[in-house]
Amino acid sequence: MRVVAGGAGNGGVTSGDGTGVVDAGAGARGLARWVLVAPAGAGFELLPIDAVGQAAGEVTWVDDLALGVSALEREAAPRWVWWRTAEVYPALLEAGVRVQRCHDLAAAQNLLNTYEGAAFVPPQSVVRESAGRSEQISLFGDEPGSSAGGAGVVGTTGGPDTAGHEEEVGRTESSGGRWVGTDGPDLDAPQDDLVLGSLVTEQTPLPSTREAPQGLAELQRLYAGQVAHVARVRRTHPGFALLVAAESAAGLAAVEMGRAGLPWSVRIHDEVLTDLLGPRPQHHGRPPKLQALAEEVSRLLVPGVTGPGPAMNPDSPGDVLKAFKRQGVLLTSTRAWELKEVEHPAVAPLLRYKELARLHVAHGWSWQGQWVRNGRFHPEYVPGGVVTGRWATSGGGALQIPKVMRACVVAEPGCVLVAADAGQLEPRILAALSGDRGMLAATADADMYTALARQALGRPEARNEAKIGLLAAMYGARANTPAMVALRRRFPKALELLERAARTGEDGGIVRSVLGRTCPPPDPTWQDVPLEQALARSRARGRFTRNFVIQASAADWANALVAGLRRRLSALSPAAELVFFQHDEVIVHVPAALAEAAVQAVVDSGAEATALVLGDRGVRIPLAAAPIASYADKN
DNA sequence: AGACGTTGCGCC
DNA sequence: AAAGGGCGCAACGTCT
Repeated sequence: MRVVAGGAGNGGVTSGDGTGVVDAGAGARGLARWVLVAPAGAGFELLPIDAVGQAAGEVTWVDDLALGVSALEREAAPRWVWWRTAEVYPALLEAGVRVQRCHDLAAAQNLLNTYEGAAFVPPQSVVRESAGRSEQISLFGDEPGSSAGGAGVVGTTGGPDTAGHEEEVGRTESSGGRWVGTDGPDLDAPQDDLVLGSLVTEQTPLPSTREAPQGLAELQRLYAGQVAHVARVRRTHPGFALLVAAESAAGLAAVEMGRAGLPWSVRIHDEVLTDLLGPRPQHHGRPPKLQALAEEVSRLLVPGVTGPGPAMNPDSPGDVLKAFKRQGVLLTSTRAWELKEVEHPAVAPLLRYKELARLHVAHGWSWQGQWVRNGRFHPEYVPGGVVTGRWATSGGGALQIPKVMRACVVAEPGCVLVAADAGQLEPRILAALSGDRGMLAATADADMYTALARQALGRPEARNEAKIGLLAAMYGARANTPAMVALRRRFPKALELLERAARTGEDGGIVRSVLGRTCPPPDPTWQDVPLEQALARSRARGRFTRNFVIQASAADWANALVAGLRRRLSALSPAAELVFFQHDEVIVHVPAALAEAAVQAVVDSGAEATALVLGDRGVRIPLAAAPIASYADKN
């Protein structure tokens, strides 16, 4: 182990004990609440900094980051400031080092850039594209040195009454339930200022996130710029610091979850597959039951042809369309819902074939071989991979596990799964965003749709109409069903928020989530097309912005949930693992003795997320959590 | 042969 | 009954 000072003339480094423990200098010991990490040579430079990014100690160099981080984490548990969690953290976990909190510079910059009107840059695109085309201009330039005062990004010094909510997300147990830095919004005030944005463009070029800034000084400058920038944004969007902190926490949780993996029984998986598809084929090719269905479809659709093998390929939409056409059935596509309209003996086996074929190719034996190791499914999560702030995955399709495969997710011996989801999250978010009193009252109900049906339609049994109507309104359907009309009459503020968001988008404007995540602006040339196309694009953008305010705010809430949950589980036991997250649901894997504590951790985290993100606005977001042996037992 | 776009369906 | 938001993935089909 070799440790050298990174800066001229500074000592403050000791490693003579062979543990690699780095003494960051007397000035920093116990006081370093933020530590900047920068690659340097074959190792890393560490620099204690203060809340606004100024050096608060001496630079040290370590050749083994895990050892250096481990020491300081034990000593001070600082907020680690680094370029990209996905690049740094896996090696730390590999060495057995967990950190409590961090500030992901790349993620923060992405949030700031989109806030200012930049295009969306998926977090993983750097790794994948940096070697290839370089269409992106590097905009990394001078970040304004001017400080708008106050600490923005990670400090507890942001204001006398805020106590830095990001700190609460990252660490503390309290949940204030107040909006950061301001009074809570008046329930009766229009919320447009929160969700309908106008671009207040930065004076200087925005730093690109396509390439990592090189060196400690550049990273330090970037961080200081972000602190100042966030402080400015918080004047109009007080939740923005929480957004940044929750995004960073989500990044830690994502790496931890990918590493931990979702308990996955290969035995049950084989059983399910064999049951549905027949025995695994020796080589590639269709399993027996799939092959039989293919041949049956073929016989029924191409009657003249005999002999071995199907006369048409049911995987080929072209083949299917042609075959139906010869049978006198005209289709515009081979989508399941369109096929269901058709009366023909081949339809039923074809639909069954499509269903099973999908399971085989997407979650079959080859999927198992690629993604399941030692009884755990290890996907790669990408927080913020979706423009709305939802997580994406870059492999394994963890967010699209078919329901029939949930039986494969079982607790390991002596353990249980604690599975929880926020039922009807999006309509509850709508109620909170709009401040619609009637809709807020409906969130008190465990089944919100029944409450809506009772209030708007006068018939609780019209639950499904109310549900479809509200979902359609949130997704942008143009059909004005009677249920939608009734909902608009009974919950005018809620529906009005959606319609305003849609109009803003149609006009080329931008909208934001409750915490300030901002949708990208349209391409500047988006309307330079024939009128009819321009109209279609305008409507499409209206649907997008209409949905964005809901989906992105729900993602804000979910990230706060994950942030709080990983903190609580970490305090509970190293054996309490967050093993799955999907938009509005989580699964925790714990020793059975900790089941109740884990349930409590989930419930508390949900309550905290609601308080932090949505404030004290009378919205209820129930989070049903229960210990189960198998994911199939959920609900 | 490989890149790319389309189709269709899994999840929320 | 059949229209609306966000994704990832694999196979097909076409282009290069």
